Amino acid sequence: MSQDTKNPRIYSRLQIAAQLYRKVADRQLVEAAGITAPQLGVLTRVAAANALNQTSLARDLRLNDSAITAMVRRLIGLGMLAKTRSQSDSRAWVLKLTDKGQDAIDRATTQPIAINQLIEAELGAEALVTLTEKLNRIITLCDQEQTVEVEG
Amino acid sequence: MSQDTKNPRIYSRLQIAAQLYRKVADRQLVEAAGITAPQLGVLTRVAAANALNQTSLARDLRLNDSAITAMVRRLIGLGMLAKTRSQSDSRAWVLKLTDKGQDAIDRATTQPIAINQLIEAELGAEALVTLTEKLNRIITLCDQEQTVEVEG
DNA sequence: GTTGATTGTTTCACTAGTGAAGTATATCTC
DNA sequence: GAGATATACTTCACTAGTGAAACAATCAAC
Repeated sequence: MSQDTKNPRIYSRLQIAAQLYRKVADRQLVEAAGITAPQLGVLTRVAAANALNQTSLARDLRLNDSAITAMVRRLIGLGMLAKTRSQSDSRAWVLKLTDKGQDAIDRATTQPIAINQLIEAELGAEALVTLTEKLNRIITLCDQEQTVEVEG
Repeated sequence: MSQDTKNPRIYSRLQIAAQLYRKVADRQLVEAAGITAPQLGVLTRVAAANALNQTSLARDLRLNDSAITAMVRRLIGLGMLAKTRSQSDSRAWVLKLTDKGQDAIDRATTQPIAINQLIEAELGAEALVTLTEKLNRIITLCDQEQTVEVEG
């Protein structure tokens, strides 16, 4: 009963909200900075670290190594990112922002992204905090469920 | 400031939670019923309606027409779904479950999907309701933002 | 009853993710 | 220091979504 009604709803609400939010954010970000939201995520992470390799980036963003390979390829294609072999470990790459990449971050942070502001304003600070907490709880539970499966 | 810290966090938390939840749910559903979570969404919608075409399905699931085309093709390939030309409108297809498709739904609803139960139990009924409300608010805001853009 | 707009579907090129398998370099251990 | 193991990354085949452009059938209007 609860299987049929309550829970699929929360799953699908989550998927729909995430998908829609990303769609709108993407559109506004592409307009403002010429990059998508996931791409901005990569660029800001690279900007924050001093000499990041792809594996650490993957861990930070909770993505697959192969997702990073593809993501980095696209960003290099856009001229936003550059990679050079690490001197300490010749398997690894060191990722660096290009000027164009830095520029994209600047534009994305300078110009307000309307949908972010709208959601922040409409939900309010408290609701945002409790929402984030619940999302984190879901993330933790999924992590547990994954490690249980692997061990079992 | 809030642009830099609070809001990207809620966006990315939402994306990570949705992605992870789907990953875990997919794995458990494939195990239990041989289909993924989005596929189950399609099948249950088809099961609930009496004579569904793809455009209505797309609207119901808030997806693109082309996403449905691909989804239906995959489900037909799996032998879960069948489509026949509508008699009233020869552009449209009428989607129907196969026995195998019905079976997949049965297995998915009979066997409890662990991650759904876990999240439901751990968050509690109240939290689930408020979470759903907030997700709905985000969905509404994104919808507004989209129609504003189209009109402006 | 043709003409024009709308609707249902498909195709194409794209982003973004997963997982498994492979390659090359590092690192540990003996 | 040679061999086994671990690590960094890539490739491949896949799911799942977007948006734009095309096509055919339907519907409205005149």
